[in-house]
Amino acid sequence: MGPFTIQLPDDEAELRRRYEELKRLIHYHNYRYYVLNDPIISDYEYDRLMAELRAIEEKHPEWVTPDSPTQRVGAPPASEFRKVRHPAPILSLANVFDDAGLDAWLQRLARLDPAVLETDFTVEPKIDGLTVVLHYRDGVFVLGATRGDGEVGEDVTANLRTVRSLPLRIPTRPDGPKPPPYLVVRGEAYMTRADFEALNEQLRARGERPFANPRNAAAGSLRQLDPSVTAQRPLRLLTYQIVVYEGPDEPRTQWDALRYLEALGFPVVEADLCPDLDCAKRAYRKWLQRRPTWPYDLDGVVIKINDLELQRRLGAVGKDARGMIAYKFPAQEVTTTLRDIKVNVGRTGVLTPYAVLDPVEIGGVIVRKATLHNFDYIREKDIRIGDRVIVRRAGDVIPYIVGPVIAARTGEERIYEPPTHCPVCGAPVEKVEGEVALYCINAACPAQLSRNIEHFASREAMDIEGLGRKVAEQLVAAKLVNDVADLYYLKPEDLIPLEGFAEKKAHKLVEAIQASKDRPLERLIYGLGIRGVGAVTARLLAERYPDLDALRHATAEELSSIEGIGPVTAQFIVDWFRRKQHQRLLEKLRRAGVWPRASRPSPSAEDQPLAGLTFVITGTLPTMTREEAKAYIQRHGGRVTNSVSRKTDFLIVGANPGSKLRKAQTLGVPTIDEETLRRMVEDPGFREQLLAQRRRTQG
DNA sequence: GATCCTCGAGTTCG
DNA sequence: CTCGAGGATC
Repeated sequence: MGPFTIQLPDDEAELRRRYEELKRLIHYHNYRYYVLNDPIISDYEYDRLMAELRAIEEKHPEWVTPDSPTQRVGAPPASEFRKVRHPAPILSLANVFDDAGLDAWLQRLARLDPAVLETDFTVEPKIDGLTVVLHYRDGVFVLGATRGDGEVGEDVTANLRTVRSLPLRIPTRPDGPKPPPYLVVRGEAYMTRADFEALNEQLRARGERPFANPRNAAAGSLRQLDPSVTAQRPLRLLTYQIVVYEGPDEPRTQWDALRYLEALGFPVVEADLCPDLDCAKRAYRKWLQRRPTWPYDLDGVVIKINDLELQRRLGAVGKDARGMIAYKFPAQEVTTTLRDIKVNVGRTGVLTPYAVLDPVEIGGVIVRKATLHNFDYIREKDIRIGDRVIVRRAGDVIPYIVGPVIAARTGEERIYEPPTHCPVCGAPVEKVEGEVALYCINAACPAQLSRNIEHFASREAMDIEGLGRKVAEQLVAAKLVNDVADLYYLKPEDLIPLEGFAEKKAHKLVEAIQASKDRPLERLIYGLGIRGVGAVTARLLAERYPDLDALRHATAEELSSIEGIGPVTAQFIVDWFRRKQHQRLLEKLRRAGVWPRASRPSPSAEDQPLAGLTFVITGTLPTMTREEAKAYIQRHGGRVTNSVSRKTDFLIVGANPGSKLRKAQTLGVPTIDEETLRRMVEDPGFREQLLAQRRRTQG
């Protein structure tokens, strides 16, 4: 059995002793791994211990008890869940949505019992999962239930057993206190966003229906009739309340209760202890700030009267406990009505549908539009005009439509048909074989043209100040420009008839356009908007070809010999230059004096301080913008890319770093700050030292 | 042929 | 920021 050779002692008593020891050890290592995230043995050693335990249990099945680590999966599928009456009501919470509501709560309580003005508070994150109630007799997990209606829940013991961070026997830590004979703990079962995404990925791959959000996924997983299915689901647990404590030395405050649960080896929510409500409000804002990057969904914080006796005295209104309150975050997911589906035309002619919504507030901003990605997406999700739809905006993420609320259908909804003609120019629409996107085939489509001009003028390209989307659309609508070269022939008097343009603004724009004539070649190439050619590829081309004429005559074979350019991109480039329309465009640019020639890279590039090094930037740097930092690194011979990989040499970290920091840490990519970057450039000795250190740690 | 890496393109609100 | 696809590498 298994990849391990197991030697068991012959002596019966010795074997029994070893068996108990193994159970204890494995529970402890589970706790280190799943609760503390700090394992002290390797997975291999862990598997070995498990194998040894199984070997003993095979020999002595009569020794096996439900708290054995092997029993996390094992119970047969149930046909339905048994009902369980909770030993005490599992109360819900009243909500407040702002500081004023919170103050009002305390004032109400103060009238009932002035003692609340003397007490302190705990502030705990409110996890968006589902409540579970866990029963322990003499330290052994015997029963787990869902909340149900607060009086009666469902017995999901077998499923909860499969949750790795749930202690099957307490104390889990060797130095933990002895638990009372009977203990009931309240907690939250939940799923992290990353685990949820991975699970949905699996479900989709198997052709099963994915879950709408992590909470539904957690609930669906816990209510599986077959525990072996639950065992495959990445459920987690955090506890935050003692419901019943029968025994001596009962904790008297919420804070002590949390510390006690922690000592027993439960995963416990991270709480703050606050002397007053001002502190609680600060804690609320701390969690609000953490929320976007927190690994799992939070819907607010729970503020509790710390003194448990006082909490008990305050009692409940209906099903809401008086002595605690939920201070809710602005919702991240709401339902609204989808009024219409409209279509955008991109610079490359791609048609992208978006939803026009009844405006709703999500996460503190009003959302009116949401992208629908592509036409397949609308069909797959069966989104219809007039549907109630769930809109989600998590963190700083762009809002998107999760799906329709089928139950709210009235029959009035209309099925959406993808356009057969471009909504802007009316030209027929084309679907490229093997691609999802629909394209407008008209190269002269005004929407494509104005997006093209916008791109040409953008900061990364020709950097023309005052020429954004709106002005680009105006110029196209007034037929003042038919391609980007026409910009350079504009005179102030052409602009004055346009809405919003007077003498001064017209002059300024013309000046800004003229000033862009001497931008380097790579920016011009990028600005042309050749399919497949972004900033990086444009730079490669500008290094290889001295001007647009040379590039124009390049063959596909020649282009694809450049490192970083393959046959596909090479063909895109050749095709672009082959078009009559683009040849005329080039001629006009040349006549207007927009004809940069590549500045040959200095031959000493090899000796530059950052030669051969790749950097990634995350967060806000103290004295440089991201663009400046990028230019600074490139000026000194280094490369800057967007995503962290093993090939990244250094991650430059500023304030409020994003997910790249975590990626760098898992990959072992060294992180430095702006100051260190400057020293690397300015102080060769320091640089050598740093690089030598990096080589050593890479092993 | 498979896998990893990098680049391009599109996206929302204030 | 994220996804998809092109390109490089083994």
